[in-house]
Amino acid sequence: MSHDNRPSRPLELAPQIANPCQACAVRVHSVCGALEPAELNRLAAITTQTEAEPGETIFIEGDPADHLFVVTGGGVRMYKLLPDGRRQITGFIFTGDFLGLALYDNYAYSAEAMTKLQLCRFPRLKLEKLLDEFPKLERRLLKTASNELAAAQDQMLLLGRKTARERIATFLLSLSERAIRRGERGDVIALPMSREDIGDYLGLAIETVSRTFTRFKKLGVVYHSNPREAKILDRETLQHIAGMAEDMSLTATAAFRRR
Amino acid sequence: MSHDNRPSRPLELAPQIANPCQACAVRVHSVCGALEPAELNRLAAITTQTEAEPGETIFIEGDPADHLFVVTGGGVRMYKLLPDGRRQITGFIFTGDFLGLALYDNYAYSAEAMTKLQLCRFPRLKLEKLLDEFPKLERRLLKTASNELAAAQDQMLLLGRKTARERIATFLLSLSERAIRRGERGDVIALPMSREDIGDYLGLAIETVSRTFTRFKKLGVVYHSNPREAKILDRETLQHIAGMAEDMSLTATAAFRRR
DNA sequence: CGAATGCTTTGATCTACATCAACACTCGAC
DNA sequence: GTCGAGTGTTGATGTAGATCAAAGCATTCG
Repeated sequence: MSHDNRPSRPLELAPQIANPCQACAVRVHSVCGALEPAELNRLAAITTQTEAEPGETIFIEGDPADHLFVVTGGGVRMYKLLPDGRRQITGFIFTGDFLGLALYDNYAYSAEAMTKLQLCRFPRLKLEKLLDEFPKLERRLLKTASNELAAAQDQMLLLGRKTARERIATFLLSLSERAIRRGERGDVIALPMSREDIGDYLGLAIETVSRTFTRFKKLGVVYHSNPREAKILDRETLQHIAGMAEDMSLTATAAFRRR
Repeated sequence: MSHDNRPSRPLELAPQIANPCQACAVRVHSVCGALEPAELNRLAAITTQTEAEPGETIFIEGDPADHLFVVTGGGVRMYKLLPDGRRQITGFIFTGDFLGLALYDNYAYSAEAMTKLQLCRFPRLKLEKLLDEFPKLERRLLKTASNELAAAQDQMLLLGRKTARERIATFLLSLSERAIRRGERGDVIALPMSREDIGDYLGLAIETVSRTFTRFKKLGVVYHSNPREAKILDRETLQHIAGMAEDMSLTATAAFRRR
């Protein structure tokens, strides 16, 4: 919506406006990274850049899934509601992430901006046509879907079997890892979401989230200068608390520990 | 899609043996349904048919993901373990379903046969090559992944926010729907998994599973002739108990009910 | 056939976390 | 500055479901 604030020389600016993907800083981290410069032009041709304000709804569960998105700046929460208002946040989306992956007619969840947001928007039908031409892009999308599926399975393990302490520890570590993958530092973690969001993501009450943070603070594992930031002081202990399900498969003994 | 059942002449029988996919009863329901007869031959060329006994492990989390599978008969449980043995079952796989979808180097979960099992096994690398040739197959796989992702999100809602009664009701309805999609009747449901499996799938203790079943039985909602079978007597009530998250997005009031 | 073994159900008790209830902090408006 | 609204923390109490315990019920096996 706003690729504005154009300064002086309009003639050189035109191609940049025509293909903002070329200059896109998050491209390498995202699905668009699969494409060559020439192909990128084709993608750029179907792209609209938009913005959203904190709290703004991007789409609602059940809406016709007309668009897919790449977040180029900011954070998004995806969620599902029960009829009585109970909410489960199914994931957080940050800069560079793909949003709306569901090649079906309707969105399976809702999405809201948590912060001021920049988005690239692709019409689904046009993107699907482009997939026919660029198998690389489709393969990348399939890998992305695989990734999300693996993350969803981790989250099922968390929600079904982990304690509150384990959930919070896992959550902090996973935010840290994602920050590192985006090229940010991994010890000071921004928490763009509220305590309620965290609770609804981890299947906990907000009071439990708060209390657990306090406990970690007292343990000297994490430090909060303010509620929207966490600094990891003792990653080892945090990993230990988290349960380290990841390494599980590597420990030969694990199979025997069952009951 | 099934233009087979050619009778007598043995000369024509050879290709049938060479290409079991042609005769495969579950093909239409599965990813293989995306392919034309000619293409099917290529798929058949890389397929090995195998079997497994109840309780047998098909692969373990962390193993190199060398093969993908289609279940042609029987049931599978997929699961993840914590170091201390707590288990989360991330999904059940039945006849016609795809297994091992994770285009990555290692399996993200383990898989075990629940019943006597028939499988089609595809080497991952060879299948990936085939995907390059048959975009239809890749698109189908992407849709399958999308589907699984949506199911995973439903399961997160269940694990994070639903009560024990809601979980069991949701579980029964979802088994019923899958049975119908396979062409079986939807009221009498086979439960090839143990109570422990169900508990580990729904994030509940086996005692809670058992008690909740008993409660449903007393309510007249479900009847068990034996523990491995459930007959749905009152689908409406069951849907009501389940929370009907699906219809949620259609009720305009839902958004307001939140707090 | 009875003993053994493995599920499943049922009952009694316990506990992690939810819920209810205040209070504290932050930040923008005036 | 202070008022108020929103967000977060802390404390007291309640409860859904876990855990502990024992008994039913099949199925297998010697």
